[in-house]
Amino acid sequence: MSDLQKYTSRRKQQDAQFADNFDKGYQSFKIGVLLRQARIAAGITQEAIAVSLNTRKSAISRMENHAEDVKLSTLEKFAHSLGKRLEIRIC
Amino acid sequence: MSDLQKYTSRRKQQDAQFADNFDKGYQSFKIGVLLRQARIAAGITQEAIAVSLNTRKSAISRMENHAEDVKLSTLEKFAHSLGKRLEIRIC
DNA sequence: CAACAAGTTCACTTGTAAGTTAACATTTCG
DNA sequence: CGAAATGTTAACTTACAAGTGAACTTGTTG
Repeated sequence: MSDLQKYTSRRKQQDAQFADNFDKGYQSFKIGVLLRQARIAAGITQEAIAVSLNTRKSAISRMENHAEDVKLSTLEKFAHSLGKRLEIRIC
Repeated sequence: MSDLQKYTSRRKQQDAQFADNFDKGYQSFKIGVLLRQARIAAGITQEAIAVSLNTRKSAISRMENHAEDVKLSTLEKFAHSLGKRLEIRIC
């Protein structure tokens, strides 16, 4: 079981809203998880990402947990700071 | 030659900034073209998209031409109003 | 368990995407 | 051509994402 899986299953137990959103696949939820997933996969702390995004760990935490919406530029910066690319398609 | 290709080649001639951005592949530029491309492919006017996004054609035009940044929710609404999905990946 | 690292939440400010209107430009077609 | 449809731009307002600092919780480990 991956770190992210541990995290999500635990959080599902503690947070009914989270569980519901998770299962319904809402994007506002998904984007936070996507970011956390990418960060954890890269083995980087929120603090470290925050520095390379020129912001604070609190902002990263908010993005991963609460963010209702995100700007494209933020996603891009996030991806780049992990040495990855952001891919967007309408399909 | 597609409608979009006609559009971009003409606009490249008239607008050096546009040409430069196009060739360098800047995202702020690309996102507008992506949207226009998707809209034109669907054979829909800016006016029509505007209605289904609950906004005005001027906002659509701005997004396709000038927008420096876009919110994820806007991209999603745009895609949905064309009956498509928005796909996002960090890779 | 104490100390430190990592993550979360809150309250507030700042910057800017998006909404809106109106005037103008461009394209299309009878 | 001239009228209608489509698209563009500017100027202004509104809504909210993102920046910030502080207090807090949780996790790790010596």
